[in-house]
Amino acid sequence: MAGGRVYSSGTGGNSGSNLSVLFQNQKGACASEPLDSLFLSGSSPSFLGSRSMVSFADVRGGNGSNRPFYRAYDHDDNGDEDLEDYLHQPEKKRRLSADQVQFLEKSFEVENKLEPDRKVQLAKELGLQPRQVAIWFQNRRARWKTKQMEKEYEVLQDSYNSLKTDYENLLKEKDKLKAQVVLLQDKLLLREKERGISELSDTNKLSQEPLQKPVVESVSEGEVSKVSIVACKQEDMSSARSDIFDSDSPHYTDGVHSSLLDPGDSSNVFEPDQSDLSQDEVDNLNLGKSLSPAYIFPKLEDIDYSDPSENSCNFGFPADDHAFWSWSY
DNA sequence: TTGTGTTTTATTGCCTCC
DNA sequence: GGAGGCAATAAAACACAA
Repeated sequence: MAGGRVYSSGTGGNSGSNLSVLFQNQKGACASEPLDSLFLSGSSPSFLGSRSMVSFADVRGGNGSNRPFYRAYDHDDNGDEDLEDYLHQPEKKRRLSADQVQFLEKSFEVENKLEPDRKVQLAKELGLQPRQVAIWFQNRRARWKTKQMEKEYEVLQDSYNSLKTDYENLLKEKDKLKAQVVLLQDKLLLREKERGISELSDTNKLSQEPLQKPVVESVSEGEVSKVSIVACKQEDMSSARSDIFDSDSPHYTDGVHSSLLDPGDSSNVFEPDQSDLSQDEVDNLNLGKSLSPAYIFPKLEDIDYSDPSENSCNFGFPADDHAFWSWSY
C-alpha cells in the first residue's frame, strides 16, 4: 500500500437507502451478468452484482463467498471451464458499471469533495470499497481540473486572437496614415519650391516698387492660419514652420488644404472656431499676420507619427486621447 | 485480428493539516 | 504521526481504423 497507508476494505453491504431503490429500478438497463444471477440474492445491494475490484488481501484472504463479482467478465460463450479460469486468473482492474458511474457523477455534482461519512455511505450504496470511491473522486477531480484548464485556455486564446486582430488593423491604419503623410510632405515641398521662385521674382519687383502692399495682408483675417494656430497651440512655436498658406493663395484648395478643412469629413480634426481662441491665440494669429506663417505651422519632418503619445505636435489632440487612436473598424 | 491511441482505475510518493 | 489530497504514473480496459 502507498506510503504505508492502511485502507479499509469496506463491507459492500446494502444500506437499504432510497438511492439503492433508485438504482435497483435501473438495474434492468444495466449490463447484468450471469455471475450476478449466480451470486446475487434478492436482498443483495443494487451494485453489489457489479462490484469492482477489491483489495487483493480482501479477495484472497476470504472464502469463496467473499469473491467479488466481475462485471467485466466476458461471458459470451462461457462455460464452467471459462468460469473456472476466470476465477483463478490474477486480479485485474474492473471498470465501474454505467449505473455506478452515473451515481458517482451525480454525487460529484453535488459536492466534489468527499467527507468520510459520505464516502462510506456511497461505498455502501454502490457496493464498492470506500477506497474505490475515494479514488474515483480523486480521479474525477483531476479530470475536472483538466477540463477547466482547457476552458480557460480557450478563453485566453479567443482573447488573444481578438487583440491580435485589433493590433493588425491598427498597423494597417498606421501605414495608411504614414503614406498620407508622405504624400502631403511631397506636396508641401513642391509648393515650397514654387514659392521660392515666386518670392525671388517678387524681391526683384520689390526693389523696383517699394510701395507694394505686404504679402501677408493678402490673406483674409477669417482664414489665415486659424487652423495652423489651433493645431499647434499647445506646442513650442519655435519648432513651427509652415508656409502652407501662401500669402499669394488665401483660398488654398489643393489636396492638403481641402482635406484638412473639409467640414464634411468626419475625420477632420481641424475644425476650430475662432470663438474658442484664447487671447494668446488671437495674439498669435496677429503675430502670424505680421510674421511669416512659417513660424506657425510645424515642420512635418519633425513630427513623429510612430507613437501618438510622443507626438511633438498632435494636431490639437491630447496625447492621451484614446478615442482618436482607437477608432473602430 | 491487430496495432495504436484514449480512457479509466489504481498506485506511489510527497505534501499539508490537525 | 495519521489522514487525506494531489501530481505523476502504471496498467488494464476500451475504441477504432486498417
